[in-house]
Amino acid sequence: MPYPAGHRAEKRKRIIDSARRLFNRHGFENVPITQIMAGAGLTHGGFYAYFKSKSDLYAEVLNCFFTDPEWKNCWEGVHVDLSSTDVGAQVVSAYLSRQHFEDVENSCPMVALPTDVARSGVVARRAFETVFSAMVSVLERSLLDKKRPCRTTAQVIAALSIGGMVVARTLVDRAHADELRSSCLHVALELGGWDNRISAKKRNMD
Amino acid sequence: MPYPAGHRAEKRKRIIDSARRLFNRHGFENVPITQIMAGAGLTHGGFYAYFKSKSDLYAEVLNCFFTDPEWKNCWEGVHVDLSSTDVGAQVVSAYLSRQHFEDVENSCPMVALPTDVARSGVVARRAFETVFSAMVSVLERSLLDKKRPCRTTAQVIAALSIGGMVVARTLVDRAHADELRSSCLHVALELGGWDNRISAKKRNMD
DNA sequence: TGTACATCAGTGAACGCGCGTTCACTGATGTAC
DNA sequence: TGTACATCAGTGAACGCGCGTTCACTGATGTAC
Repeated sequence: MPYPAGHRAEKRKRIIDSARRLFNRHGFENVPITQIMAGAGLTHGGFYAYFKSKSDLYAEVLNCFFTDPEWKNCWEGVHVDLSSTDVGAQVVSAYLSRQHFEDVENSCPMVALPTDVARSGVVARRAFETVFSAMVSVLERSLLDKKRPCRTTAQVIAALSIGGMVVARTLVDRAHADELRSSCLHVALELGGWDNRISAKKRNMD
Repeated sequence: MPYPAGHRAEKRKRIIDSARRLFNRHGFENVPITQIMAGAGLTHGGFYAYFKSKSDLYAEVLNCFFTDPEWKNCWEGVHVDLSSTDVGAQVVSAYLSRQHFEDVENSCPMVALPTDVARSGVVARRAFETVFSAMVSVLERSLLDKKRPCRTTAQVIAALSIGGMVVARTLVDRAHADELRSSCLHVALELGGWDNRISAKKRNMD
């Protein structure tokens, strides 16, 4: 074996990382293989030694990102402690943060690519569905407001976080985008009962 | 003038309609001009007699759809009476309806193309922003629940409606998608105070 | 330690196809007489 | 009413480019001796 073990795996990871960043920025269809490989420090010819075809790479990127235990990839520097009691509040805050808003390359693909995924094959869509479900579960377990069925509330908070970011990223007016993020965050925290203990308790009583 | 007045305008409208349907289904980049023109009953060569370039067509389609007074285009058959007192409830119900979920071709572009628009030029993004603002205004004016600043609540309901549909359309499991739509609709109506008069009154009192 | 070798990661030229765009031409239309 | 004509909507061949994919080859690496 002429090359050290792990050499191949590491290059493969580099290609996937490069693809992820480029897909997040330009969508699935608008990124040439040459560019993906260049981002990994390689030339286009080598691509097919790693992947069967370009469309194979889509699902690979999604699966890789989604199964990666380090969710911190999502929002670099915004660490979420999954064992904390108010994970929900942390997840929502990180999701709707300015950092996540600005860092398109390292964005959560659910925000950067939902319509691309919707148009893709079942494999990509299933990957998306898995993460969405995971996000809902995490939120559901940490809900403080039990006014509604927890699963319902959790689904709404997830959809609101994703939708708020998707819309905010299309707006031209930066202040408008900030206002929208802030509104979504405010109400999401309120829906989860994480806004503050007083209002949470009050709501639980009626 | 060899052709009747309005002939050109009508053909132009046909091209835009064809483009809108195809864009909604496949995104901006994945639709060849040949296909757009075929959808309008023409051949590709004639395109440039109507539009300066393909990218010119994007903004045109968005603007055309968005400025069209007949919002019923959005959800064919789902009529919203803008003069009614509970417009908000009607808009949200129509937006999150099964009909809108299924009819991708005639979908609201805010649901079918938000990430495509986010990657586009300022013209397309401004068109999106205008409609989003319009939607927020309509919702805001018909809010019954004044617990929060109305604009905040209206923004959240809009983001939730769009986000809920965007995510629902990517899910593979149909029942899961239905559940999500239902959750979003339920909470959106609740946030607006349109769920029922009793709970609306109750919430206004505290 | 040094040299020859087998392996395979990576290169870049080449192919074919599809698409955006152009343009010379066709033919349908309303008008003038 | 009928015919010649000017106008211009629409056609389809052609061009050039970019991209996905293939493949013969190069050269870097660890191993055997």
